[in-house]
Amino acid sequence: MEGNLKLEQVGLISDLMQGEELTKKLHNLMFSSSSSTSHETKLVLIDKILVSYEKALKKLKWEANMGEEDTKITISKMMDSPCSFTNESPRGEVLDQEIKHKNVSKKRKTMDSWTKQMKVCSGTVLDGSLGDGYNWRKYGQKDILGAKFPRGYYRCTHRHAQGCLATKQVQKSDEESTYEITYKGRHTCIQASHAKKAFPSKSKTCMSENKHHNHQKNKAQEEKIEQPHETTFTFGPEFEVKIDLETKEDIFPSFFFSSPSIGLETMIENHFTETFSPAFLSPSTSESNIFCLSPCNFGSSGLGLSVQTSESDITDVVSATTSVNNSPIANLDDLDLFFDNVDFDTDFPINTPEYFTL
DNA sequence: GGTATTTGACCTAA
DNA sequence: TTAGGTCAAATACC
Repeated sequence: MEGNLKLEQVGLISDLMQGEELTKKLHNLMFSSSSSTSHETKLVLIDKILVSYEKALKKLKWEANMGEEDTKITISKMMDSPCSFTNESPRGEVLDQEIKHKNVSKKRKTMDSWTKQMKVCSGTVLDGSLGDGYNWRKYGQKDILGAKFPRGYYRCTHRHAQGCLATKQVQKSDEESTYEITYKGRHTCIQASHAKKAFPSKSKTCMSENKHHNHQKNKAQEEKIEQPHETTFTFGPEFEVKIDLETKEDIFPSFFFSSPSIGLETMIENHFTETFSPAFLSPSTSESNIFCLSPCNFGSSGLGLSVQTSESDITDVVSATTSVNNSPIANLDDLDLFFDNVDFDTDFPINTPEYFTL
C-alpha cells in the first residue's frame, strides 16, 4: 500500500513537472521573437498541459479515496478548486460527502466559501446589492489587521424571511480600485429581482439609479479578477485564462481580453461568475468545475478576437452545469433571462458599456 | 413607521 | 490571547 502510494506520488510529481515544463515551453513560445509559431502549435501545447494536470489530479483523487480521513478532506478541497482541469465529473460521492462535512464544520476556515476579486472603475462603489444581482444587507464592518480599509460584512436580505444563510465579505484592497469579495454559503432564497439585476436593461438601470440618492451607487462597474495565486494561460497577446490556485471555491477561470475596447471580459465575468454563481453554481457540486470555455470557441481572427459563442454551445455547457445543481434557484428560467438579454446572432454587446451598468 | 446602516460589544476559532 | 466574525442597539434614511 505504502509502496503503491509512493509510486503514485512519483507519477504525480512527474505529471506536475511535465505540466510545468510544457507551461515554460508555452511561455517561451509566447514571448519569443519568432512569430512563426502557429496558433495551433500553442493550442497543442495547452492541451498537453491540461492533460498533464488532469492526470495528476486523477492520481490525487485516487489517493483521496484510498487515503486517510484527513487526506480525503484535504483532497476534496483541492478537487473543489477551479484549478481542476478535468472535464469529467471531478468528484465522487465520497468527496461530496467530505465537502458536506466541511460545510457543517464550525471551524471558520472550512466554511463553504469562494473569493473573487473585482477591479472597479473609478467612482464605482460596490454596495450590498450591487455587483452580483443579489440583495445584501450590511450587518457589520471590521478593521482588518494589515488592511488599509475595513472589511464589510453582508448577508442576504432574505435571511429572516427565507432563512437564506448566504453572506459575503467585501474587502477593499490597498490598491484602491480592487475589491476582494468572499462569498460564504449559498443562497437558498428566491430573489425575484436577481436575474434582472444581473442583466439590467437600460431602463431598469435608470430606475435603479434614480432610486439611490447616493451618487456612489450610480456608477458603472468593470470587473477584473486578479487572483493572487493563479495560473495564467495566455492564448496570444489578447487572451489570457487565469485560474485561481488557492481559492478553493472559485467557480470559473477568468478569461482576459487585453484589448482595451473589449468588454467581453466583463461580459463573461458578469454573466458566468455572477449570474450563475454563487448560488447557481453550487461550489460543492462536482459539475461546477466543468465549465470550460475552450480557446477554440473564441474563434480568433488575428489579434481581434471575434466571439463565436453560439447559444447552443453555451446552453450545452450551462445545462450540464445546472442539471445536477442542488441550488433551489438553479433553474433554466434564469438562463432564459440570460439569453433574452444576449443577442448571439447579431452584435455581441461587448461594446455597450451601459449593458454592464448597475 | 419601516427599513437599512453604523458601530461598539460580544463570541469564538486559531 | 487575539483577530475575525456576528449581534443588536442606536441612528439615519426614505
